[in-house]
Amino acid sequence: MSEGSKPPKRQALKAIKGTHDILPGETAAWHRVEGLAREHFARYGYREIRTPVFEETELFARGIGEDTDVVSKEMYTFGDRDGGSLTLRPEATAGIVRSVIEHNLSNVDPLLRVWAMGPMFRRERPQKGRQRQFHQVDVEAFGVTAPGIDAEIVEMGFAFLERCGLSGLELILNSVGDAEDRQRYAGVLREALRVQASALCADCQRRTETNPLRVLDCKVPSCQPVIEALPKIADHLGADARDHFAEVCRQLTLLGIPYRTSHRLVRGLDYYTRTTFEIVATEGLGSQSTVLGGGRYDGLVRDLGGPDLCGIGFALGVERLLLLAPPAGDEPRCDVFLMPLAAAAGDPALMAQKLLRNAGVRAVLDHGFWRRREVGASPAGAPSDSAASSAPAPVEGRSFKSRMKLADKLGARFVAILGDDELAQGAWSVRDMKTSSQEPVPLPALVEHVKGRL
RNA sequence: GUGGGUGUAGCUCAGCUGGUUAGAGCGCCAGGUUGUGGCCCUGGAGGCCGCGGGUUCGAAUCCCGUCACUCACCCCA
Repeated sequence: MSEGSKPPKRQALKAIKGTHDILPGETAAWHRVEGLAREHFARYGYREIRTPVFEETELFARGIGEDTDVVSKEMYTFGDRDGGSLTLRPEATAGIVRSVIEHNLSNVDPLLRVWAMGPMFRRERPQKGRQRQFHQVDVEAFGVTAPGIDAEIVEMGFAFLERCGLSGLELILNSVGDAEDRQRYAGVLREALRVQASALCADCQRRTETNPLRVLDCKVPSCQPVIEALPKIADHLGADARDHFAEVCRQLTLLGIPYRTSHRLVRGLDYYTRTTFEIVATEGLGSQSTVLGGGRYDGLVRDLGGPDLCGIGFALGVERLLLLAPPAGDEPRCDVFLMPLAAAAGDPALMAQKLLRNAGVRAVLDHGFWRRREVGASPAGAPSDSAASSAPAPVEGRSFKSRMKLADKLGARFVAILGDDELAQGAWSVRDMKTSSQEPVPLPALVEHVKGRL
């Protein structure tokens, strides 16, 4: 044995930083959320739309805003072979709006209401409730200027989270006004901030010039007194926007949805107008407390080259939702575990499996009866002299007892046994794993027997 | 991009101020007589103690570096 002959250790392959596998034991929780979304949004007349995960970079740059953090430093952008610039979507709305314009959907469907679900990509430093690939459920409604649609969307989102089993939620509302209001207020704010620049943190001093609204979001303690004393956007809204917001609030109250308003709720994407909202969890998400956020975007469709079509929507983070949702128990994977014991039982079991599946029964055939040709093929547990023997023993050649354990592990309700005795009798021994009772069932009657009992 | 924390078995973690063959629980495998799961008992497999260097007679343990993960800032779902 030469000392230096160790194989060079390779860097193990692993998922990209900030991405995660959703393992078989976890998918049940996702299915639950997805199923609830489908069902819940359908109640409100929303249909699913699916758009590509990548788009031309320009779409996001124009839609979300060049100066936003998302666009300026968080996008996964890459060159296409023909020289174009593509970007993995960092959020859903831009792509959906592009699709609406491209296919003229608002014309086809005056009540255009859609929802979507899928992965989004942002190159941020991962932490609790924040990943580089994460999933959002997204909802958009187009073409209704009335405040009622704002209330509907907010109520729909809130109710959805409740149906997912979340509690301890807080709904926060604000209005950032129409584009002109926002513009004007930003100017007012900038003036006020410049006067007090020395009292602000470095970030806020920068934001004073780049995006003064963001100062309102600052969490640095020393900035708080200044922020509290700043002029409020509520005092700078146009009459229409003010009335609109008041009506949204009135309807939510009428619907019994608890909320609070915050003049400091400023969303980070440039396209928002009038109503903005956020649902935060009071605990369980670390510092990432926002589960759902959204707002109205009355100028976006036009800005992206479409008709002057208003819109409103929200996005909710599925991973964050799952962090807050009660754990989902794992679902049983099998109704009937077919266990042929003799070689002659293999074919009947194979046929039975097919019939069961055709009848909608989840059937798993145990291959434990299969014998390899080699004599004395090393049974499970025997040490192998191969260095790389970390793979588990194959299921073939396991004991009867061990195979029963497999059936139990699968959560099988019934185990159908076919050995020499059963073959002679022409009947399965069907064990009900729940009651631990066992009875003979004639070969052709298996499907009927289990179907009647599931 | 900037800080803090943590890297030991598939998972969750012990391992005190350096001292023999590195441990537990869970999980996995096998047994507890013939063909019967869960509960219990017994046994077993499985670790370059993240990686590299240094100090030392001796390092999982101390020091430096590096990488990874994680939490937080920024920002957002």
